[in-house]
Amino acid sequence: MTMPSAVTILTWARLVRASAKALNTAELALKQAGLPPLEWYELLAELQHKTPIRPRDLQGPLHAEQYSLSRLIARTVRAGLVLRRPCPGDARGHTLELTEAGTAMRAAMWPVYGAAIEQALGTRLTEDERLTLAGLLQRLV
Amino acid sequence: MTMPSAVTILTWARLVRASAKALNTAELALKQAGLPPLEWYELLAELQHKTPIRPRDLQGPLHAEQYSLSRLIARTVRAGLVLRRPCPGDARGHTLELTEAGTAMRAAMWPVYGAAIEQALGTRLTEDERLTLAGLLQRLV
DNA sequence: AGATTCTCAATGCATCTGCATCGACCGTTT
DNA sequence: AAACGGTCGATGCAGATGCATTGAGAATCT
Repeated sequence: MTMPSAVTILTWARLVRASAKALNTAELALKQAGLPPLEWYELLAELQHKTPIRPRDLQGPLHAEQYSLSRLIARTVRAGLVLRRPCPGDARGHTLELTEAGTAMRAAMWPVYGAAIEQALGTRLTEDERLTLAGLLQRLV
Repeated sequence: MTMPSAVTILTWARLVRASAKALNTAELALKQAGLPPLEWYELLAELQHKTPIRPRDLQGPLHAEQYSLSRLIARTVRAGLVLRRPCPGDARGHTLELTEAGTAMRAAMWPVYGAAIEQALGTRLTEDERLTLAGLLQRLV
């Protein structure tokens, strides 16, 4: 395996830095607004438009490990945002859905999250540049 | 604050995904080679070319919190890779330097880390594209 | 000098994470 | 039906993290 060029290393460093900074901005904004962390939002959002859904079907979309997801769900259930129901036809599992409070929480989080995204990306690049960036990034996945 | 456009949101998602995948690849490669995690490499590398150095002067370059860095250093010291010495002229602090084993560990990690970088970026984009990407990412920092 | 304020680095505590494993249940095979 | 391997989701444990605070020492002020 040939070792990376200087440009490749520079790009690597910037990729790591940029995404860390972007994520940090968003997490901080949520925290300062007294709201739960980003991963809660992703879960609530997923539950919102595919509902009811089983935990194992969330692993892919949320890119989360099984145990990680299990505990994330437990936290949101404890917070009253998510409801666990027995799963019809499979007594091992259960299905998840949002509570009223869960829907409200997602709604409350979006303005803060969205503003952070806008601040991180929207105000720093033109629409064309974002399109170019998105195209290049996709090639990395 | 205006909410992000669809392209902005897409770009955000891809940025987060791409960097998570890239970092994951590297961490996994190191783990599978029986080597310490990425952050150890960053510390060892920093120590290699600015030495001796004090912990607080590493916070910036490593983008680490004070307590986080303090514990990272403690781990590498325990592993015999880093040496703490009393700091001349400031009895509160100490200076850090690499041990022989530390230098060797950095050397052992680079091929694995470098290969992961090359695999994540080098084989997926042309040099021109990497340059474009690096340019766009810099604007986010 | 003495008092006050600031900086450096470590740490107690609660929470979170990764790994391995568990118990429960499903589906298939014989 | 009994046995077996596979899947679902939770959890014990060890280690890592974030937050707030500490103790020691430096710097500044009066």
